[in-house]
Amino acid sequence: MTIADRKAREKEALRMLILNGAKKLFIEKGIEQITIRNIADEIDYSVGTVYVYFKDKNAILHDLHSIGFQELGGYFQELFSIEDPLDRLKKMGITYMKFALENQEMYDLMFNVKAPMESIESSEKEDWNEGTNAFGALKNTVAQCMENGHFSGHSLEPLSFIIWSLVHGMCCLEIRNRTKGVKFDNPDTILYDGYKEFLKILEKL
Amino acid sequence: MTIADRKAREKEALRMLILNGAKKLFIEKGIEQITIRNIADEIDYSVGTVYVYFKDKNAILHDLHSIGFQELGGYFQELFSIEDPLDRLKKMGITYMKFALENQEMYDLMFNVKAPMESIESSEKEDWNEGTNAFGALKNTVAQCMENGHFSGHSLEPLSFIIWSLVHGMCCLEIRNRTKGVKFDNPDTILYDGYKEFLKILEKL
DNA sequence: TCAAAAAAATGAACGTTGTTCAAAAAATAA
DNA sequence: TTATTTTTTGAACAACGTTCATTTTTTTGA
Repeated sequence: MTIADRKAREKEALRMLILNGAKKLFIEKGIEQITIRNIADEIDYSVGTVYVYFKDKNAILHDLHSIGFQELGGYFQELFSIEDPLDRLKKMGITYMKFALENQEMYDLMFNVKAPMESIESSEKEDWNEGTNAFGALKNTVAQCMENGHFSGHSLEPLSFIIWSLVHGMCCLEIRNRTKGVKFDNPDTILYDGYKEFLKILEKL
Repeated sequence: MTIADRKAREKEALRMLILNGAKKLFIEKGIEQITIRNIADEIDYSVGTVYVYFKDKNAILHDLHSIGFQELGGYFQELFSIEDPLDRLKKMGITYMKFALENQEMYDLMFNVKAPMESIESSEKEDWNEGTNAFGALKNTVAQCMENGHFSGHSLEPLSFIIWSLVHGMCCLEIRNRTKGVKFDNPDTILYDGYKEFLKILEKL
């Protein structure tokens, strides 16, 4: 019994060792440069061992993507103390963008890269719970805003969705190098200026 | 002289043959499945020949991405006849989304995939002219709206940017499988419902 | 304590990939 | 025709994800 317990702990430890090694390489060199051999080298195990613990590369990327959502949850902690839902909503966008820009590779993996979704499809897993929960947090805050009399004439879910889309779209264009190429008047602050414009619109709703 | 001319024409023809072959495979099987050997097989040439005409795979993807922008321009043709700029702006979003959803792989290549941007960086090319021009078309229409008295209190470029971001964000989430996973009330019409919500907001500005 | 059984870790091997480049084939020039 | 230039070729290379028979390590039972 205790041996089985220890074994289970060791398995879990090695599993995390692989994931942490993967994450380190991932952040240092980017998702494109990640290889199973690199990960194995990083943690001084053979490639075969990695495949004992993970079905394939997609499975590793899916678990890293889940870790990303935990980290996003950490960023969101500071929002809980904000009583007024509209204030919280405004701050939520800032926090979301902050996370995206400070953890570009992670954000990309969570919301852009196809691999984690393919891992969900090919397993017996239900839906994309990480995404559903994160969107739920946004939706709750928007719902509270509506209870307070804001956004009258609008529908909860579509409104929440386009708010998500707007912020995601900005992060996405930035991370995938579509803002650096376009000749903006103020290329360095276009995300910030854009979000300010969004806040102005929120005030009118 | 005439021989040199014919040779130049033949070179251009083979170049287009490669690009068209690439595009066919691209649309049929998706960007992930595209390989140089596949392209070469498709057009009955050897891999070596492909590398005579294109520096590397990124160069092929970049040229395909440019073709995508030409095709987007085709979709935008129908907008020119719309006199009222606000009507045109509203329709522009629909047209943009239509293009994105009917040409998902192409849209992905144009606005998400990193390869075409890497090709721009590694060449002596200036900026991302395709993107700058497309954004310019949006900006012009928004500017005309403002001339007609809409969007008072807002700034042209940030406002245009968040409109682009909003629509791009929706397309992006859809194409990268982030809408199918989330438990929406109406999963099948969330993009449509979202855009309707956006139009309601536009009316208030 | 020690042989047998079970579990864990290994790395060579397979089929792909993008890319290169000496050699072969074809077209042009003299 | 023969020499020269241009075009095309495909074998070869290093690196990739993945598999699995073999080896190493750990646990078991007397």
